[in-house]
Amino acid sequence: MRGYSGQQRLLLAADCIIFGFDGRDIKLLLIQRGFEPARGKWSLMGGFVQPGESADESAHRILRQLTGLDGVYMEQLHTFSVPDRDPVERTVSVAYFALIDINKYQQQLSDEYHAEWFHLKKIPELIFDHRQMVEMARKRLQYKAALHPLLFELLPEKFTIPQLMHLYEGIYDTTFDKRNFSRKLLSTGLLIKQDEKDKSSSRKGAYYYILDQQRYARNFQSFLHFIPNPDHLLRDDTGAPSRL
Amino acid sequence: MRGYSGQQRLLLAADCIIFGFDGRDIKLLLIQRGFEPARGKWSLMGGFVQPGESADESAHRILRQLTGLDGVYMEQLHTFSVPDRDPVERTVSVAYFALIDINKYQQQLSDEYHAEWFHLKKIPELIFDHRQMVEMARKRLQYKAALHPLLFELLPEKFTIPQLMHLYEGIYDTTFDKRNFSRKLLSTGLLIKQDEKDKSSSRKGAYYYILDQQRYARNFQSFLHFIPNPDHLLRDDTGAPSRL
DNA sequence: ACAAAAGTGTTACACGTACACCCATGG
DNA sequence: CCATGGGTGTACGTGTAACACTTTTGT
Repeated sequence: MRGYSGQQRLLLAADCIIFGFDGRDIKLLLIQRGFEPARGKWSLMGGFVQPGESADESAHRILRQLTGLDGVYMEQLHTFSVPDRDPVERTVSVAYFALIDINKYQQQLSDEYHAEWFHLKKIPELIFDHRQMVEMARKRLQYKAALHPLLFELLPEKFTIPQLMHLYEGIYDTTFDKRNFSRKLLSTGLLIKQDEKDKSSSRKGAYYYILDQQRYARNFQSFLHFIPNPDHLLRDDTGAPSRL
Repeated sequence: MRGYSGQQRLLLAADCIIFGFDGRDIKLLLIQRGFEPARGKWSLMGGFVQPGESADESAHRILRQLTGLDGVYMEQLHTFSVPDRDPVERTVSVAYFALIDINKYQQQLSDEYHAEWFHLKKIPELIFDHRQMVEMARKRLQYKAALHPLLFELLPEKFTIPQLMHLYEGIYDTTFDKRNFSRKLLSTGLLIKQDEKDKSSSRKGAYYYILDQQRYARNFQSFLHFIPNPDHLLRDDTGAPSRL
């Protein structure tokens, strides 16, 4: 048998929604599209799935092309397939979201891809349905981070509790009580206190912590309760159901 | 511009993992594949995405073809794209999971598609990577049902609390305390008690309830806690992250 | 000495869990 | 009358949320 007959073939792409945290704000890594159509417009980093490659592999390859990074946290988000989403030719996109330690991406910004970090509230106009992808990724991140210890992926090896709290506050655009936050966090047993302090943001200095990698790997799926009243903070979750 | 050059085109399919509940067990609707390759083997219901159609629309069309049903709860599960998953030709599959009221599917079973319901623990050998899809759907259903009022989709309009509890017990393969379960359930305010009783499974009879559709629609995203200690029951969740 | 951020403890309440008995009915 | 499944209430413990003061140190 040589192939299925009478069916349309189409292009498959992978697009990466790349989140980073600079110690103050959550940011998104965008590129300026280098080819037509829409050359020069802002876009997610993406590319076509190649023969011999799964979409997962494509996504990792694409992320590596832009950031030089391997072993990054990445998760399939959703597949976007409305027929005219790409005006040139029918292209279905499998979107992934990735969490990277922004410090590890000290690449030559504005190099080949003219990449830039954007504050989540200052996303420029994006091509095609990329804005919708970003929006879904943002919600998914909110959803998952409320339940699983995910956001460590955005932090450097050594980090402080106030840093982590700012990260959570950024994700949910709210503020938390530092005493309760700190207690819950430490009660997970995932953190190992260091002797060294980070003096960069206060006179007193905040203790550095590192992740207990063993427990992190084992407990990743367990439920946490960092976020008080997630009901009020979370709206849509992952793939919203459809009823056609 | 006439199309992107130098890229591989491939087939896109949608496959449906269809769950039903017969009042006792959770079941999966499978068909016997009617064309080569693997004609006659058990398979998920699926089909190719047509021109002018999104994958979501395909999935709903496919579900309608088999069951005659519209307006069914359906959610995109994951996209499967390893190059050789279909031996005939590269085909990427967007998998969906659907929850249907098994009573509404009184179609002519063993008709055109030779469809049959299978108990989740007695799934036959399936073609390609369909077993993996089913497994992921099962886990996703467990995950989501622990957090959101999802399983009502599997029940008829009128149902009893013991029925619902058996459903949850089937999903998690465990037993619950009926007093606590009932209390939590009713405290959501989602259920409206009827005067009528279901006498089919006990002498005393169990009261029928119906869903408060208004509140159901409004509260679908809110978090519930039907499941005690979800940590122990849930393992992998939705799309597991990859680190290549 | 003072400003700015880090760190820590207690209390009240809500929620979750465990648990046992009575009820209704058909046979 | 009795067996079967349905329905209900309470007590206890845990976990969560609210809340204020002390510590450190650079200027």
